[in-house]
Order: sequence, then structure tokens, then C-alpha cells
Amino acid sequence: MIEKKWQKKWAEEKIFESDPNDKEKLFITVAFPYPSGAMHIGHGRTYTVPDVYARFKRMKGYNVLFPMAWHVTGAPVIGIADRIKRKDPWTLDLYENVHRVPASELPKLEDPEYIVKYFSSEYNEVMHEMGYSIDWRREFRTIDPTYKKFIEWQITTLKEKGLVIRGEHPVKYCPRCDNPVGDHDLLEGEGVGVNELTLLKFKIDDKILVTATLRPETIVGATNIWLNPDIEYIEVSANGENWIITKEAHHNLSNQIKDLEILNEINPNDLIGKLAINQFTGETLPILPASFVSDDYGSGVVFSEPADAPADYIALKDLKNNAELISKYNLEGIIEDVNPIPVCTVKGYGEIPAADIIEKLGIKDQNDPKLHDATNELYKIEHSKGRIIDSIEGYGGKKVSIAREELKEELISKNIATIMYDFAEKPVICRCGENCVVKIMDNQWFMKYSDPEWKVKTHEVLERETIIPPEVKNNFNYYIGWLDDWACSRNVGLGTRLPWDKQWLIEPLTDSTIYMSYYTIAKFLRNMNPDDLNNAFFDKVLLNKDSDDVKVDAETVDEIQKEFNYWYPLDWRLSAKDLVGNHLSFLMFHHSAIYPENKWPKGTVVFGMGLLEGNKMSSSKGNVILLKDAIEDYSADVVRLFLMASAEPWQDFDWRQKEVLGTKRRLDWFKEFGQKVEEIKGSPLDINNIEKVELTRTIDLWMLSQLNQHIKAAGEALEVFQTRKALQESLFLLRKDIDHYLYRQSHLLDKKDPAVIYVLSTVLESWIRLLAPFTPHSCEELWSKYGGNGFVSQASWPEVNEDLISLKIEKSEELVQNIIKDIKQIKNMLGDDISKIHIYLSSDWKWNLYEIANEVGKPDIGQIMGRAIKANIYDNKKEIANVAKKLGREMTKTKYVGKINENQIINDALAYINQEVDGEVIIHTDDSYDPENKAKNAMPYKPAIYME
RNA sequence: GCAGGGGUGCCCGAGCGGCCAAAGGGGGAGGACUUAAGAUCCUCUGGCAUAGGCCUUCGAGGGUUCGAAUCCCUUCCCCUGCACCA
Repeated sequence: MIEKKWQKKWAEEKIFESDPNDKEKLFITVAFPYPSGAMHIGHGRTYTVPDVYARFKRMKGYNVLFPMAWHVTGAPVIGIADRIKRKDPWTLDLYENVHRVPASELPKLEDPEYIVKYFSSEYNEVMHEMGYSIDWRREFRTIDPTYKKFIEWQITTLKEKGLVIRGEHPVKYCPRCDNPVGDHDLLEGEGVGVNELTLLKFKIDDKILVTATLRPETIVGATNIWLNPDIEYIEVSANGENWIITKEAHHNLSNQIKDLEILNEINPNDLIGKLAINQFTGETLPILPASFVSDDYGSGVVFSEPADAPADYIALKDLKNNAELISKYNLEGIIEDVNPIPVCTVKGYGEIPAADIIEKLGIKDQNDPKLHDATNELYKIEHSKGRIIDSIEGYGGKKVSIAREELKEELISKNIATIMYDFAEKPVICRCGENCVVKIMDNQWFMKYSDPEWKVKTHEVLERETIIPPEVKNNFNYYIGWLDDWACSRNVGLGTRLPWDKQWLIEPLTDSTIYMSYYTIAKFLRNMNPDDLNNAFFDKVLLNKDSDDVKVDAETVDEIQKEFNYWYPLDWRLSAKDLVGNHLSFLMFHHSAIYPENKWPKGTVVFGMGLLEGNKMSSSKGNVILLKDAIEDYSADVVRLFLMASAEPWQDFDWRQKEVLGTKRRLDWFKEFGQKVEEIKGSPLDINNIEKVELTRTIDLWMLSQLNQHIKAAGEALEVFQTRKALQESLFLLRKDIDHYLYRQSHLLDKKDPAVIYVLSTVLESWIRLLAPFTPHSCEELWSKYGGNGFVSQASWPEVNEDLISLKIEKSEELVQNIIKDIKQIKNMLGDDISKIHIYLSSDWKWNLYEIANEVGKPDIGQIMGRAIKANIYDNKKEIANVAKKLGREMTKTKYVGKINENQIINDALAYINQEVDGEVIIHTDDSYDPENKAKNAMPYKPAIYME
């Protein structure tokens, strides 16, 4: 296996171990993997891009550092280990059949640390098989004791700057597991949001009916309270008040409000018909029955605002029509006076918007499922476009969205309201089967991303950075502005503990924001005693702050510090696009807070996602191809090539087997090309010693012009990570040109023509180097086989020879191709009885005219004529006019590159033209033989043709 | 809803004022080669023509321009993110 062979040689010669030297440095990193599963082809793309870039820049003469490490902190593996332990069938199946963990290893995954250990070593192995040019001396895991010391230093530094603060935050929570749960821990309810509800308190005797609402501003339109007589209510004590809520609501609410103690059960039937007090308006409201009120959303108690809430409106209507209920609860004399009170106006709706939407959607009663849509629609439109009616004091005329916030604040300050949280949709069920709740985690620690000064500084980091693709810069700007305080402490998972509050673990997105600095010094720290790595040590190494507390000897500290200062700042950071709003933004935040400007990151590249035969790749759904399988089936070079060629890094790529096979064939062709050249040469190739030949034929010059153009374009593309474009140039288009050249010169291939041999050898030599970043194994093999010096990985990237790039040469070949095409076309029309093909070349004055037209720049016949006559290019003005007119049309279709020697070009290609068109080709520079008067049609780049 | 991105030929995708009927790949058709298959190479793959031409097309409608897939306006549709999760 040639791939293994070269991987071994690279490792033996340590050619990717980078230490400081005199060369210009380049430090590139890609988000390190969280190894909780096997590596698939999506990961393959992620890590191949930086490798290709690193290899390219190395060939460009840079001292490149490309390191790798393992992000093993966080909670997911804890859940996975748990599920393995419980023998959860879905999880076992996933790890056995998708991640393909051998049966002997599977039980060991009950230990979360073993999971990350197992998969990080698998990642390591597969990354070696992919031929990545990583400096493995700097590998680490984020639970290494030395790394933890680094994180302790980082978080302490931030805390000292006042950027780590205490606070509280609502999270999805499983009461049975006694843990916060992420989306991946859910059986049902993935992606469900958490709504903030306002709890409004209505007095009834010495108790308080606590109603939950999304729309506190409608309190002025409250007409009554709804209770559902069929659900269980209880009385609880809350901060000295006695609240009435449902039993279900207590289940949720007790996780949000402290010391919520159940006092006794309440029979809703005892309350219905009584009056409650709206503490904001002072009005009394009757308590009425409604079946739409559910016990598990909010508090299970609802205040009714029938003007804007469709459910309230229809429930009121239902009740008024229900004589049975009215008499059951003695509501005669009460119910008649309950009528909607207008609160909001919104374009397209009348005084009572709820009535309009009920009618519009044809809702029959309060149990109609369409009620949900009605509520949503009205909520949205009133939120965005609605205003409070003018008659309402203090809030009249204000936008609904603004009045809502202001009123909420007012109500809370008057202790008429408080806040609670609930899921936007239900159910939300943990993998353990329990219903989740919203829990307020208090005494949490937060990164204060809301800090205005910090935001300003972070925006500066962004401003100085190159972002690829550029449009993502807007996204970053938006996210930096929008990010609020971020809970950075957790109570489960692997990771580093907060040094000042050991009950908390540092959240994994927080412990991976400046770790790129750690790479630069990791090779030293791995053998050091963690106890010596105190804050003073990192202060000195990373920030050059002196202190007596440094325990490491000064010489070592100095060496480590030099290494850090050599590699930092980070030149390129690569990461997936779903990390723009958190990880990548955090990275900028933390760098801005900790490091001086000259250590801020210089560039970010954002990746797209991977598709498999058109469908989204997903390990959990089993829709993946493991990278190690792909390598086995196609070889690492083919996988690399496909991943780099099928899409630019920031676009979504699509792994399609047919196209992968196409890529393989293409690589095979490249690999066999050397042999082909050798056969043409008739003796072994030595690309280190190519015999130079003076070229005179246009087609030979054309090949080298094309080669240099492709080298140029590929290099420019790679500089900005356009791997697809680079390969388009250096593989697909170059190959097409080589094909064309071989076809064009087919009559010379067995003649040992020195020019052809020179051209092809040159192409081969450049081509191997051109593709080396993409398919390093094949290129090393060819490089050594055909006499290259050393490793191609260490060779230089081919220089562009600008002198060989010629638009005229390109145009010349185009001329030949067009003549053949035209002749064939005309021949087609005339039939086969053609023996002579006359070609008439354009006379000089037409070239002059074209030159003038080109200067004018647009098909303005008048101006062209004017200048032509002034310059006196030809004496027949009428003829000038005719040609100018034609030229006007032609020039919009053809690019003028200056005069070319058509006579010589066509003569050069005569053998080829004859072969292609089959007939005697005669070139005329005048009209001495012109029976059909065609010669006058000749135009620059487009000779006239006559056949007989 | 907010923010960002996008709609191109059978499919994927490049192009972002005139070399554009639109690169490249995939698929399809034909030919060469081969005992055959595969691979490889050549040609074609919007329509109509048949002296190298013309017409229609780049989500839809309007505009700017000598000229628009490309610029401007309007409109419809699609994708991604909206957090405590790596």
C-alpha cells in the first residue's frame, strides 16, 4: 500500500513537526472533534480542508503549524454511557452498527471516559490514514491535568476582569434524572422552545388565583377568570401568599419558585361563580368554567380577554349558549354582563379581533383544534403590527410589543405579577420516559457577553479578521450584538471545575475558546508537573506578566514563552457554520478580553454541511459512511480529492458514489499520465532534469500558456480556501487541455518530437506538485518514481511563468478550432462533394478598424467610422462602413486581444486541420482567386471560407 | 417573527454588465477501440434553420443600458440559525 508507505516515511522523517525557525510562520487550526462516535466522511471534509491548506502553504515556503487535540469535556458522553449501562436498545444498536464498535469493546463504553478515549484514539488512527500533516507532538485531551490548569487560569483571568458573574437561568430539566437535558437527550419534543409567561395575580378572599399569560398587556381587557372544573387544583404557599394553581402546574413551577409548599386541594366548583379582583384595574371579575383550559400549561388558571384571545372569545360564547352550565353554577345575572373589552387595534381587523379570526377560520367551539392556529395568527399580527387603543390610560397608542414589556415591568414592580417559564409545546419527554420541566438553575455562573465594553472590543476583533466566506461577517456582527450572558457552569459532565466554586464544572463551549494558544506550548507541558503550572506560570508565558510565584525554572519558561510568541496569533480558524453563533463568537470574545491586539485571531473559515446521496448526513439516523470504510473502498487520496473537489468548504457537499467513482478514474488517469509521457519519450523520465527546447509551434506554446494559467488560478483560489475552484483548474480543466494537446499532436506522438517531450514533461512535473496538497500519497509516489528530489510535500509550489501566459496564443488556438468548426458546419450543409477549401484572411486595414473599435469600446458605428476615416485606414469609405457595421455586431461577441498572425497560425496547424476536415486547404491572403466573392467577408479572428 | 443565504439547462453546480445557448461534473445518445463487457478517446445533449445563421431560456413581473443570468425596484418560493447544546 503506497499510502501507508508514505505515511510511515513522513512520520520517520518528522517532516510535519514544526518548530520555530527563520521562515514566515502560519498557524492554522480547525475546531477539535468531540469524539463520541466514529469519524464519518463529513468529518473527513472538515479536517481535510486545513490539511490541504497547510500542505499548500508549506510548499509556498511557510513554516506551518497544524495541530490536533480532543475535546472530551461536556455532558453527552455521560448520557451515552448511562444508556449503554441501561442497555438502551437504540443506543446499543447505534454504537454497534453505525459506529461499529466491536462487541468486546461495547460494554466498556459504560465508562464515559472510556468512550472519549476509545473514539479519540480511533480518530487519531483515521486521521493518520487520511495522511493529515499534523504535528502530533501537540496532541492533548481537554481533561488532561495540564490542560485543566490552563483552563483554570483562563477562567480566573476572566473573573478578575469582572466578566464571570452569578445569575440564574431556566433550562430544560428531567426531574427523574435530576439533570438538565439537551435536545439530544429527548425522546420527544426536540427543538421545543421555552416561553416566558407572566403570572398575574387575581385576589379572591385571602387567596390568589395565579393566571399565566403570554400577553400581560391585555390585563386591561380582562373580563373574567377561567377554571376547568374537570382538573385538579391545589392551594400552595408561595412567599407568604396563598396561590391557587393546578397540581400539574405545581410540578413544573416548583422547579422555578422556591419553597412552593402544597397546603391543600381546592375544588374548582366551589370557586366558579364567585368574584375575583383585578388588582391592576380594581375591577371584580367572575370566575367561570371552561373546558379548553389545560392543567399542564402555565398555571392552569387563565384570565379571559375575549377581545383578542380567540379561545376566550369562543369559550364565552359557548358558555352563554349553555343553559345547563349557567344554571348549574347560578350564573344568571352575571354572564350577561361579561362582554369583550377592546384593547388592541390592528389593520384588517375590527373592534374585536378575536371575533373576526374565529369567523375567518370557521371555528365552532372551544375544543376546535383550529383554535391553536387562530391564537397564533392573531398573536403574531398584533405583536408585530398592533397598537393599544387610545382610550387606555398610559398605554394608549403604543405598539403592542412595547406596551407588553412596559406593563409587565409595572405589574411586577407592584407585585401583581411575576415570571414563570413553560415549554412552547408539549410534551417534552426525556429519554428515560419522564416529562421534562423548566427548571431555574440558580447560583449559576455566567460569561457576561452582555457587557457593552466587551462587545465593542469583540467587534474590533471581528473587524480586523478576514472571514471566509465574507458574507458570514454580517452574521458574526449580528451574533456578537445579540449574545446575552451565557451560563458557563454545569453540574454534570467531564471537565474542569470552577477554581472558586468547586461544585460547578466549566461548560464545554467556554473551555474551548482560546485553547489554540495551548497547542503552541503543549509539547512542553505534556511532560511537566501540573502542580507547577499555576496562574503565575501562564501569566508569564502567555501575557508576559512577571511574578515571584512562577515555579518553573526561568530558562524553560523562556523557551515556552518564545514558542508561544512565535506561533501566536492564530492565522486561520476553521469551523462549521452552526458554530458561528456560539463557539466562533466566543473565541473572539475571549481573545479580546484576554490577549492584546497583536494576539487576536486573523482569519476564520466557516464550513457547510455534508449530504449523502442528497440526504442530510446524521450518525443518529444511521445515514453516514464511516471515513475508514471510504478509505478502504477508494483510498485516502480519492476521498480527499472528492471532498475537496465537489464543493467549496463553506458549501454543502454531497457524497454520491457515482461521482466518487468518477473522481477515482480521474486520479487514475493522472497517475498513468507519467507512464504515457515516458512512452512518448521512449526513455525513463527525470523531472529533475528536463531538457529545455525552444518552442516555435503555437500549439506547444498554447499548452504551456494554459498550464501557467491554471497554476496561477489554482494558487489564487487556494489562498482563499477555494479548494473546488483550485481543483477545477489544476485537475479538471488542466486535464481537458492535456487531452486536447495530445489529440492535437497525435500525429507527432510516435515521432519523439523534442518539443512535445519537453512540453509534456514540464506539464507532468508541475502537475505533480500542483496536486500534492490534495492527493499527497499519489504525488509522493510519482515524484519519487520520476526523479523528483526529496518529498514532494517539501517541494515548492510551481511558480507561475507570466511570460508564457498569452491571450494571443489562446486566441490563436481558438482561431484554429473555429475554422474547423465552421468548415465542418458548412460541409455538412453542402454535402460531401468538396475537394478544395479556400480560406481568406482578413486584410490589414480591417485589423486597424478593429483596433479602433476596441478603443471606442462600444458598438457606436458613427464614432468608429469617424476615427477610422480620420486615421485614413482605407480609401473605400463605403467598404469601411460595411465592415464597421459587421464589426459592431462581432465585437460584442468576441474579445479583442490584438493582432495575431493568422497566416502562420493556420499554416502551423495545417496538418491537423486537414486531418479534421478532410480536404485540400488553401490559404489566401488576397482575392486573386475568389469566384464567389467571399474574400470580403473575412474578418479578424474569422477568416472567410469558400469551398468547392 | 428576527437575522443571514439562495432560486441557472434532465440532476449537481460555476458564472454576477458584452468572448453566455451559459464552465465543470453526473446522467443520457451516437461513434472509435474491444471477441464481448468495462475502461479509454471523440461528437452531440433548448428549439428552428442549413454558407458559418436565427429564435426562446438563467423563479415571476417591471425598469436602467447600444447591450442583463449578471445592476435597480416589486413579488413569489426555498434553505440555515435563533442558544445553555457539542
